[in-house]
Amino acid sequence: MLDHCSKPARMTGMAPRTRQSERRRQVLTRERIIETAVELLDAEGEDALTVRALTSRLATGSGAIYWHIGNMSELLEAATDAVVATALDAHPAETAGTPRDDIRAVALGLFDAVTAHPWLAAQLATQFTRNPWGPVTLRIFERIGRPVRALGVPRADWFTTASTLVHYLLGATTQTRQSDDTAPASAADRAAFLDTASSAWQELDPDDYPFIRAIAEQMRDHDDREQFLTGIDLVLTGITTLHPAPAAEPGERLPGPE
Amino acid sequence: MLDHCSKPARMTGMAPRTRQSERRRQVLTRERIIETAVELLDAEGEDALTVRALTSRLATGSGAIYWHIGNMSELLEAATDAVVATALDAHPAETAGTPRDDIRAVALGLFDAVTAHPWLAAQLATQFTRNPWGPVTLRIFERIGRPVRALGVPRADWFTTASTLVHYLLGATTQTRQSDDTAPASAADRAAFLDTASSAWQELDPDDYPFIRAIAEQMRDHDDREQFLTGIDLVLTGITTLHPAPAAEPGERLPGPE
DNA sequence: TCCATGAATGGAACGGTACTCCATGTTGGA
DNA sequence: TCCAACATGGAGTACCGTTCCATTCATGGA
Repeated sequence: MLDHCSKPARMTGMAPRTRQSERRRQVLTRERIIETAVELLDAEGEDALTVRALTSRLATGSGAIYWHIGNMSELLEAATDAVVATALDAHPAETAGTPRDDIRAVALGLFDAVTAHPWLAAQLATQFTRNPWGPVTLRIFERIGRPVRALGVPRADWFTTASTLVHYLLGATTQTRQSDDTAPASAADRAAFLDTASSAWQELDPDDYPFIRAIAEQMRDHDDREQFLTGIDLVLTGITTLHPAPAAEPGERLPGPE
Repeated sequence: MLDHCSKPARMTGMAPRTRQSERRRQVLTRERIIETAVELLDAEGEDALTVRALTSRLATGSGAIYWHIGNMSELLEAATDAVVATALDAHPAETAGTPRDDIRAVALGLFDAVTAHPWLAAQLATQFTRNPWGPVTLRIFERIGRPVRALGVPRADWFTTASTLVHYLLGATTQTRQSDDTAPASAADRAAFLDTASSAWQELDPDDYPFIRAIAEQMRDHDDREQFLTGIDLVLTGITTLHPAPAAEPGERLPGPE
């Protein structure tokens, strides 16, 4: 069975466009569709991304869209990947900081992207479960893996250690609360939401939910971003405790690049 | 605005059924609908859960269904909650083990549930992002919180510490790979999948993905469940390092219950 | 005993979705 | 100049969640 694209849809990520320059102003490209999809998602939320909305914005028909993108899931994956790539590139590769700083930078980049694009959290979660080793995961994994290596983790533990970090990262970013699918979530909204939730928690059954009741107060005035970083530090502490920094390993190269 | 149920749909979780015994054999109840939904999801996958499929299995009409459940999302949330509740109850509350063992038990309970119900991973992820403090999250949080407390973590850090664990937990369980939406994912399938992925990784661009290429081999023969536990241990190590077990704190009660 | 009431039901109909199919337009190379 | 392949726009299909409503049925009051 050939599971390669039997349809002329472009291979994901590759641009087969040899050199046919522009055959016309305003050609419909895969890139332009993805770009429009992101705009639509940002402006009007997840439910607004429909084929009809795209045809309208791009002044074309559904056939033209499908000639470029295969199906809706693929478009969503591409949009997610594009936004994640931008977020990760915001903090370049190795910016002279310590590995810890580097990991924190990646984490905050993702966190801020989720905040800036309310639809991203749900999409990250979906991509991650539906296609655990798709381009999005791979990108994040690679970006997290390098500082993990630089941290001095022994080679045999690279995969497991990086996985743990990525799992925490995605778990934490995908829970980051957006007041609504469209709307930048004002501080007031957030405070009101936390207040309501906290109060509701304090009225839970003490037998069923003693712990939740006990932390209701802490939850009311916690800061998502701060807590996110604390979690990262906790995981990093676990890593450096299990794998103390090698002062100078005899057989192994130093933790620098390569 | 009254956002209470203006429709006669039952309050979530509550059973208002006073004592009208059975008015007929085979009444249609919210519970029976949820149960059927889980069966449908288990047997035929996520896409098979449609109102029409439900009406067919339950030999009824869509109106009857909607009289009980409000809408499709609510049904999915209820189904998820039901399965998670069962999974968490499998390993009872405090079974005399150490807090670490208790946390591991909860984690494995979730892990196994995701394996047994291929649709669960995606639903957990969705519930978690769409409704971060819904019943599902609350349940897991409570169940994780108690051993965290027993671990000797200072009260001020309960919320943050439990959050970190839950975030890792959900990140890890939601990535757990299912070969397909329906099918228990045989060991052979899994091996083949890992093999394919590992090979694909080794052919990535060395400039773009050096780390991924370096761990491709480890990924080929890793064990999801084992790695999952290793991650838990890593986080637990972070917790106990940051909060060393209190031999005997003066002002604070001992870490036992309450 | 009978009936009026309202909870509960089954199904037709509505508006929307992703996606397919195809007749047509456009373009670069021979 | 012509043609084959690329590219397009829109009509049509099948299915979805949800609403609406006429009908059934158990039950409490007369």
